[in-house]
Amino acid sequence: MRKTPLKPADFKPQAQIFKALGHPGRLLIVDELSRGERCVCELASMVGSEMPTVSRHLSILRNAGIVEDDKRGTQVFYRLMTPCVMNFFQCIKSLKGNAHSP
Amino acid sequence: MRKTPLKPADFKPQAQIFKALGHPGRLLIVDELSRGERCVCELASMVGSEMPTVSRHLSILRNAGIVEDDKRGTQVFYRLMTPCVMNFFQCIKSLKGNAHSP
DNA sequence: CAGCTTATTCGCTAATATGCGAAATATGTC
DNA sequence: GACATATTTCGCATATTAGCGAATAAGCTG
Repeated sequence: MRKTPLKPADFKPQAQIFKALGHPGRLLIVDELSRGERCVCELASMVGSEMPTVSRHLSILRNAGIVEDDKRGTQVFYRLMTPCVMNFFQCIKSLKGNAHSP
Repeated sequence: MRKTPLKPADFKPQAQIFKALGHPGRLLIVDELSRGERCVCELASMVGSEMPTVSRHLSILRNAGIVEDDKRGTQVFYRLMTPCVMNFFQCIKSLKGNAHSP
C-alpha cells in the first residue's frame, strides 16, 4: 500500500549500511565479531592496519548501527549487533563466482 | 576447518557486492527489479538521473553478479539475479532506526 | 604526578566514486 | 543509405573515501 513512488533518497539509510559493509577490512572485522566481542587492538592486528585506521572503520560500522562499543578500562570492546548480516554472507556465496572485475 | 587466518583480501569479492549495493539509486533499481525485469529507460526515469548514469549503475550491479541483462531489439532489459538480496532488506529494517549520520 | 597503554580525532595526500554531456554503438524504420 | 531510438563508452569536474602519522584524550600503575 504505497502511495507515492519511491525515490533514491528513500534508500539512503539502507545504502549507508551496505556502504559500511562494502570494504574488505570492515567485512573481516564483522566476520571476526560474529565469533565474539573483540577490542580495537585485537582487530587492528588482524586487519593489518594502523589503529587509527581501524578505529575509523569501527566508527563507520557503529554509525551504521552494525556494531556497538563497550568501554572497559583502557580498552574498548566491539560486538556485532546484527547476526542477520552473517546470513547475507551465505546469500552472497551463491553469486560470488559470478563477480567480475570492474 | 580453516588453516590460515583470514586476511582482508579474502573478503574482496563480498565487499564488491556490498559496495555495489551501497548507493541509494542502485538500491532503488534493485528494489524495482525485484518486481520484474525493466529496461534501462524505465529505470532511468524512475531514478531521475540521465541514462548514461543509470547505465553505469547497472554495469556496476552486473559486474557484482547482482543483475543480468538481456538485449531485445534496441532495448536492454535487466533482471535481479539474487532474490536473497531482498531478504537482507528485512534484516536492515531492524536496525535502520539506529543508523546515525556520519 | 610521571609514564605507559589504549583508543580516538585531526590534517593531509592519494585513490576511488559519482554524474553529466558528448561521442560512439547497435538496432530498427522508411 | 539516411534517420530515429536505446544504450553504452569516454572525458572531465567534483565529491567522497582510505590510510597514515601526529596530536589528543582517557585510564591504569607505580
